[in-house]
Parts: sequence; C-alpha cells; structure tokens
Amino acid sequence: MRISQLAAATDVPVATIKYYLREKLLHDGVLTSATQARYDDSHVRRLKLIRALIGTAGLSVSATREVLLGLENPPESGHDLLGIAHHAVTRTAPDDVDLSSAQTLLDRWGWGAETCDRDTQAALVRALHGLSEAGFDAPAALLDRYAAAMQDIAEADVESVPTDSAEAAMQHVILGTLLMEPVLLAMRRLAQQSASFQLLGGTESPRQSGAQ
Amino acid sequence: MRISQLAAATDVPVATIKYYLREKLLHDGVLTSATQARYDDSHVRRLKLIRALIGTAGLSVSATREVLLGLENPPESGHDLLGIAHHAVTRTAPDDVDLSSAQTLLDRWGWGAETCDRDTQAALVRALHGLSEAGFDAPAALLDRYAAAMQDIAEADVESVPTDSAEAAMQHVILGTLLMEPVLLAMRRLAQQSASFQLLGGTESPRQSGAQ
DNA sequence: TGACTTAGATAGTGGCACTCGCCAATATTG
DNA sequence: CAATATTGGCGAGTGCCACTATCTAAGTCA
Repeated sequence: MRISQLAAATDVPVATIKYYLREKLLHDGVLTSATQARYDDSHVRRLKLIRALIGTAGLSVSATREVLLGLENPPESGHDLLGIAHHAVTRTAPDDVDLSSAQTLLDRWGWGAETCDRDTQAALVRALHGLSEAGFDAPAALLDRYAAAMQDIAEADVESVPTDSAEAAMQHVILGTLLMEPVLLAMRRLAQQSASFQLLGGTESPRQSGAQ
Repeated sequence: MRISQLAAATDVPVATIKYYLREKLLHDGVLTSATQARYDDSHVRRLKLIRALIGTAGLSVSATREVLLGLENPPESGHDLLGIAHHAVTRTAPDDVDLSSAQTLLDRWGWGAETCDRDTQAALVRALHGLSEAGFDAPAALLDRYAAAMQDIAEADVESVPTDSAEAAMQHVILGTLLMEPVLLAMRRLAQQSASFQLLGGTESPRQSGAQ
C-alpha cells in the first residue's frame, strides 16, 4: 500500500500523513527504495486512532504522541495505565495549587487520597476554583451526588477492562478514558435537556441548531 | 476604579482587558473624558467570569461572547437556557451526521428525542463514531450504565436550579453546565484511580506528577 | 520513453489569544 | 504651572499550533 492509498483508505490528506510521520505519531513504512515505502493495515489502524485522539478526544499532537508511546510500551503496574491516559488530558499548569481541599473531598467520597495522582487532584481543585471565581457556589450535597454518579461510572470502567491480555487492557483503558469523555458530556447535555423539558417545561419546541 | 486597578484586582494584564473590551466580552467603562474611564465591581465580576469560561471551561473567545450575550438577554423559555450553554461547547461541524443511531439510544434511555437539540445529538453520534473508529467497541450495557449515571447528574442539575429569579436561573444553568464539566471529568479520573487501586491492585505507589 | 508518484526537507498558511507600541489627551504630582 | 505618569483607542506584531504547499531527486508503471 502506497501513501496515496493510505490517504484514500483513511480520508487523511497525504500532506497530513507526512506530517504525522515527521512528528513520530505514525511509524515509518518499509522503504522499498529511496523514494518509495510500503504501508499496511497497521498504518490504517494507527491513523484512525490518531484522528480519534486528536479530533474526538481533542488531544494535542504531543499528548497524542505520549499516549501512543504508552500504548507501545505498556508499564508493568496495572495501575499506571491510567496515569498515561490521565496525564494526556490534564492541563499541566506548573502553578502548585493547594491540595488540602482536595484531600477533604477525597476522604469524604472514600477515594484514598494517596492512590490519586497529584495532577488530577490539582485539576479538580482548579476546576472548583474556577467555578467559585465565577460566582457559582456548588453546594456540598450536589458535589456529593456528582461524586456518587462518577464512582458508578468509574466502577463500570474498571470492571469492563479485559484481564486476559495486557495490551488489550492498555488499549481499553486509554481509549475508554480519553474517547469516552466527549460521549459522557454529550450524554449529560441530552439528559439535561430531557430533564429540563419534564421539570421546567418547555413552552415551545427546543432550540434547534441554527443559532447563528 | 481605573483600568490598572481593575487589572490588579483581577490579575489580568491591562493589554488583555483592552482586548476583551475590543472583543465585546467586557462592557465599556463610563468615560469621564476622552482618555479616561471608570470601572466598577461589575467589571471585576465579569472579568472573573470571562477568565473562568475561557480558562476553566476552555471556551473560545467567540463562544464566550455568545454565552455572555445570553446571560444579558435571557430567553423567555426556561428550556432555551440550556441551548445557549450547550451551543457554546458543541463543536459545530457542518457535516450532517446520521442522527438515527442517536434516536435509538435516546429512546432506550427514555430521553425524548424531540426534546433534544440536534447539535447535541450530533455530538453524541460523532463521539461514538470516533470511539468505534479507534477500535473501541462500547458494549450497550456499559453505555446504558453511563446513561443512568448521567441521568442522575442531570436530574440533580435541573433540581438545583433556583426558581425564584430568572437571572439567577440563567447564571446557574450556564455556569453549572459549562464550568462543571471539568469538575466532573476530574472526579471520574479520581474515582477511576481509586477503583483501579482497589480492584486491579497497584503494585506500588501511583504514578505521581513529574511524567516528563 | 514519458507521464505519474513518492520520500524527504523546507517553507508557508490561517486561526487564535493575546501582546506591544504609539499618540494625543488627560490626570497627578511637586 | 510644569513635569511626569496614565489612559483610551487602534493597528500591528507575536508565538503557538496543526496542518499545507512546494520543490527536487529518485524512483514506478504503461
């Protein structure tokens, strides 16, 4: 398979494939001469994965590279899989936030603070801080309810990880974490619309697309 | 309050404030002469809100402008509030996706398809499509479990909306939708880490920040 | 043989969120 | 009142990012 065929098979422009090759997101094809290389199904799969991570999950190119690197070199610990996926989506801000408020919440929800990544805790603190800065006071009861729902989801996540193969587990955890986020958010919005229609009552038909 | 004091009070550079003024994110101050204007607490609050929407929620400047516009001109229908918030976070891709698969899911989850915004349905379809393109087959049972959890959350969302004032409801819905998303995602990651530690068992201490 | 394709490298594009510099007009300070 | 600092308004520049275009030498295929 030549590069133009790879492009046709994945609907990705040739120039973009070359860019991914340069950026080491996509592994090189087999050179058959100085100006020809062969690509195969592994490139097709990889390219679709790259597009999903960049397009659907919204990762940056460098974060995508790290995730793919993790997929190829699975860590020994079964727990570290998550770290790779979580690190990719956690906006790492070097400003050290105060994690004590996170500790309190994690204790309350029964999530061992010592088993949780500091960056992720910082992400929670930053998100809550942004909320309060904007003048939104989230009642503790509401947060607790959110936490219970997310624990449900996380348990489903962890239980659904295949245990037979390390590679399969790796793939599952990373994709299940990264690519499921937009699914969950879309679900929440749809559920909100449904719930608001039932409780608040829509006076007329809901707002449809063309809002511009 | 002069612009430099406004900058000091919000920790936003003067040049950036001027940029927000130009982009109509921040309302003008009261001109006291050709080259002086006064700002007040409303500007401080607005600026913090802008920063939260752009920084925490990750909105673009133009999406932020639309949200702020919606905050000032609340729609009559109580249901349309959501549309403004949801439109801001929904990557509007002009490619018309096939919504029939979404209809099936919405029916199964008891969310009236006719009460749901098309853009949001399209977002769900696109997210699920990205998932399958990457080689991740989400079992229906898993999606159902996710949907149940998100319905819990959405009900909590809708119930917590204050009913006394239209402005308060507006503010609550928009911030609760947009700024809560990063909170929820961080919660899911923490819950995953906690659950994975308990079920899969971490062989050693979890991966801590410095992954670079 | 001659039209077409490719690897590899360099350079350019468009969008975004700022950021800078300037100027005339004004405010503040001594 | 004079010297200094600040401001509104505006055009232009910056840095980053994800591509995208172009070029050349070296092939492939009919």
